Amino acid sequence: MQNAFVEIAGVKRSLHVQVAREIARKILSGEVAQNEIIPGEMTLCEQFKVSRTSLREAIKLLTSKGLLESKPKVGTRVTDRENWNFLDSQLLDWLIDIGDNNAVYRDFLSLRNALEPEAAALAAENATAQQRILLSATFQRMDDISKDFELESWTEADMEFHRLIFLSTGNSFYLPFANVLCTMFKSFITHSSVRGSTCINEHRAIYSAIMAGDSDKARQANIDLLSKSKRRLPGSN
Amino acid sequence: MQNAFVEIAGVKRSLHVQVAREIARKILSGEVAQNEIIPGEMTLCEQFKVSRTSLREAIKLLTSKGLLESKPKVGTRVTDRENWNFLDSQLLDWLIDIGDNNAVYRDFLSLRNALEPEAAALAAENATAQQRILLSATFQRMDDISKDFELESWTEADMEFHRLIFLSTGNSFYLPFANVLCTMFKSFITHSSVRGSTCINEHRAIYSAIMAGDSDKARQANIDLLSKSKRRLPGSN
DNA sequence: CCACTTTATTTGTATTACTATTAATTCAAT
DNA sequence: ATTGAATTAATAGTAATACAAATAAAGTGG
Repeated sequence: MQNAFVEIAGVKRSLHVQVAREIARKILSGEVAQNEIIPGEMTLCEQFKVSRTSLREAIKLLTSKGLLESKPKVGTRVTDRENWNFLDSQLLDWLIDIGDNNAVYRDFLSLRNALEPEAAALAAENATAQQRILLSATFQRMDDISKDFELESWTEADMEFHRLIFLSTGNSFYLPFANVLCTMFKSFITHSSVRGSTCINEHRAIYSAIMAGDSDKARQANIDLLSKSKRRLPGSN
Repeated sequence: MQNAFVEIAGVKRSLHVQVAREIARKILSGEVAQNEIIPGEMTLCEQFKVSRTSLREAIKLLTSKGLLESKPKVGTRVTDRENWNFLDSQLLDWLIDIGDNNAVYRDFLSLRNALEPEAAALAAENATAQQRILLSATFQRMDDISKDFELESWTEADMEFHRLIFLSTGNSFYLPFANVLCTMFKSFITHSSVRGSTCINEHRAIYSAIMAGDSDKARQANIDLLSKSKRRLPGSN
């Protein structure tokens, strides 16, 4: 019998999550091909040394992220890549763990280019009073840190700032990006892709425009920030 | 004992999916509040008349979409809305089923405005040979249908066209939108939000620009399409 | 009043048995 | 020989029960 939780990298994970992670790794890395039928449940149980209960919960997890598809008699099949939910932060975590992150960083930067200016514009129009308070506090922190720079705390505040913008759009479909953004930033930290300066003035421009409710100015300010920081972001060198 | 599959609206669903759907409905509709602890597993088993196995698989499904969070001794909690993965097509299906779709359509249109022009630009640069073939075939179909208009087949071709653009970006993070788009289009059909004309010329402009590899022109053509069709899309009136 | 221990509750895991679905096979009728 | 309905077998789906682990809360000793 297995322990309910095993500590991995300081985080306790239940068994079925560990199993799911291991299977996901094999799928995402291409070790098992798309459309391939993975071994039957009994085989996998023996392979991972877990009960069928846990294994099935693991498979349900992966199924719901679009990686697998089960049918009686035929088995469990790896789906086409186009069905994988890359905007799921857990999946993204697994993807980053594999390594080969330059492509991931590059693709994500491309997505930010499309989304953040529009998100900033929406936030300028729709941010609630409470969200404006949070944004103010966070920008204040950025401003302070920029004067006495320290990488880790800056990155944390920077992340929170952009996260809040997504949450302030008032658009449900922008919410998932907040978490994806955090996952990426945390990866930047642990993989220590050092970033040069803070672009505090560009951030201030975004902040001011949002607080003023000027969506056009917010959009443009975000475009300016992205184009200025392009050279220093991971994946662009 | 329950049947393994029950037919609902012509589709066979396993028990744990039915249970998950029912719980998801309550969460998404706000019937159970955010941060609320839902009843214990045993209670829910009795309530839904299913075994703990199935119930737990249902909960795993919802957990992986960010709706729930379980901890021993404390129970299973509904998470904050900002953790809900709105870009999961199954979750979106459930959301649409609730009704009150005008906000959903409006938010989605806003997202399309941010993403599709950039997706078209990326597709112009990165579409593979095979993807160009598929795109050609699909546009051909659109062109044919536009001359002898029939709503359902047009919507289907229109959907496939925009779906292919997302798939042709060569950017993993754009892939999930393809499925979300399809879910939305299918909802348009069943909820019969009639759309006026085909905008075939605007579509042709996008198609030609992508085939020519002209990313700037593709982006602009997509912007033109969106601004022209804005008036007629659901949620904008 | 604080730190430590115990307890009770809830989720996590394991095991086994059985059911439902469906691909593949068999076999009869045409 | 071809078709098509019935049978078989393999695999996922469901159920029931037992026990382990985690942890909030209550209790205990200093």
